[in-house]
Amino acid sequence: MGLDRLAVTVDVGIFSLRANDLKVLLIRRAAPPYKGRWAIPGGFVRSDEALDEAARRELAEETGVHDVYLEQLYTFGEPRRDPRERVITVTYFALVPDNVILRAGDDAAEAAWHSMYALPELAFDHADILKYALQRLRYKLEYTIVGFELLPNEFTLTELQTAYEIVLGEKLDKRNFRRRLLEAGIVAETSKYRAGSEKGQGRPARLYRYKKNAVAEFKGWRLFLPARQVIIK
Amino acid sequence: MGLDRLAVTVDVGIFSLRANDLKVLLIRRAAPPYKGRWAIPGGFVRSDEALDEAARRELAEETGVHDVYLEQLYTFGEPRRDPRERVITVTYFALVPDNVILRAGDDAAEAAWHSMYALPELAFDHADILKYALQRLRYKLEYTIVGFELLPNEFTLTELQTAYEIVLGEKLDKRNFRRRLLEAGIVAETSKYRAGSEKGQGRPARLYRYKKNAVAEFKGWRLFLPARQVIIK
DNA sequence: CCAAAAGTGTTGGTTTTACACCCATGG
DNA sequence: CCATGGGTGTAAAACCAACACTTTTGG
Repeated sequence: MGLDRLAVTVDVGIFSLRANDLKVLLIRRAAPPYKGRWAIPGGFVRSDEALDEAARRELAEETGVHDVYLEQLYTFGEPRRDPRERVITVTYFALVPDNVILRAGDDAAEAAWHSMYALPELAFDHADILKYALQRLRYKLEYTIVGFELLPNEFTLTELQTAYEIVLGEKLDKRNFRRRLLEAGIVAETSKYRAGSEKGQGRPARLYRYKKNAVAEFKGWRLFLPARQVIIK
Repeated sequence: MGLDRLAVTVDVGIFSLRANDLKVLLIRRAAPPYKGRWAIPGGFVRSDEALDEAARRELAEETGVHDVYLEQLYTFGEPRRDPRERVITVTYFALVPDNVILRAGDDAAEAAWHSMYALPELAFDHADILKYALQRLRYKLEYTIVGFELLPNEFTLTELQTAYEIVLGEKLDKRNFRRRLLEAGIVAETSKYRAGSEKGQGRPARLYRYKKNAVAEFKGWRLFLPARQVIIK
C-alpha cells in the first residue's frame, strides 16, 4: 500500500509565564539547516508511538515535566518547509508553570526561554507555528480555564489576573474579573494568605486554588474579555 | 535523518445539505480491511503535494468540485488505528452546495450521501472524525459565515435559516435571526424574488447574496445561538 | 377567498461595562 | 504614619430572548 512514506515530526510550542512575561522555550540549532537559529523543540515520531506521546516525549526531554497541559494545534506540511526533504509536522502547544526548570540539554543543545513578544528569527516555519499557537492560547483563555495551567496550585486572584493580562496583552478590570471568576464557581478560596506579594508590603492576598473537575455553567462564551472585532473570512 | 517514514493520508468529511438534512459523503470500501463498510474519502499524501492539495484532490475525485470551503480538522495517529500498518491521517472537512453531483466512481467505488444523523457503521476511526467535524462545523456556524458555503450564491433568508437549523439541530427564532443577520451587514439583498418556495404557494421571498470579503463587526461571539452550558475540563 | 410562506417591532430581563474608595499589612 | 497592594458595589448602557400579526402570492 504505502507508496510514499513521509517523515513525520512533532514540534511543540512550550509556554510559561516568567518575569511578568509570556515566554516560549527555544532551542538553538546545532546543525544545518538553519544552524545557529532558534527553533521550537521537536523530533521524529517513532513508528510505534502515538502523536501525543511523541509530543510528551519532546516536552519531557526539555523540561522533565510530564503532566502538563498539551494540545494539538495544526499540521503543517508544505513540501518545501524543510529544505532537506519533505517533512510533515504535527504541532502542539504546552503550558508549564513557572517553577519548571530546564533540563541540561541531553544533546548539548542550548535551550532558553524567550519572550513571545520579542522573538528572534526562527528556523523553518516555526514563527508561523508560534503565531498560531498564541492565537489559540488567547482564544482558549477566553472560554476555558487553561489559564490555571500557567500557575502553581495555589495563587492569588491578582496573580491569575496578571497571567491573563500578560497572555492577552491587555488590561482587565479587577472588579469585573473577580466577580466573573467567583460567579463561575471555578475557584475555591483556601484559608491561607500570602504576604507582601512580591517586592514589598501591602495587604496579604488570599490564596485560591481552582476546583479540579469543576463544571461551570457560563451564560455566554466570553469569560473575561470585552467584545472585540471579528474579521470575517 | 528520517529513520522512520510513515504512511500519511488525508481523509475528508464532505458535508452538504440535501433533502432538508445534513448529509455526509461516504464510500463503500471495496477491499479489506473493513471491506464493505462505509468510510469517508481519503488517500495517501503524495511526496510532492501539500496537505491541502491532497485534500482538494480527494474532494475533486469524488465530487468534481474545486472551489469549496475546506478546513483542516485534526490529525489522528494512534498506532493501531489502521490494522494493517501505522497510518497517520490529517483530516479535513469540506462544505459543498446541494447542486454538486457525485462523479461516477473512478475506481468503481460506491459513493453516496448519508444523513449525518443516521450514520451506518464506519470503517477505522471515521465515526470519531465525523463527530469531531460536526462539532467544529456547529461551532464555526456560531461565529463565522461558513453557513453560506452550504447554499448557492443566491438564497432566501428562510433557506439560510433552515440551513442553520439543520446543522445545529435546533429551531431558531425567525425575527431574531433576520435582525442579527441584517445588522451584521453580511448579506445584501438583490432585486430578485423566488416564488412558491418549494411545494406550493406563498408569498415570494426576496433573494439575498452574501457580501464576499465583507468585514462584519460583531458585538460578541454568539451570532445566532442562545446561551448554552459549557462543560469545563 | 383560502392556504401558504414572507416579512416585520416591542418589551422585559440579563449581562456587561465603567468607575473609586476603604482595608490590612510591613517598614 | 505612609506606602503598597488587596478587596469591594452600583448604575447606565447594551444586548438578548420571547413573542403574534399583517402581507403577498397561487390556486
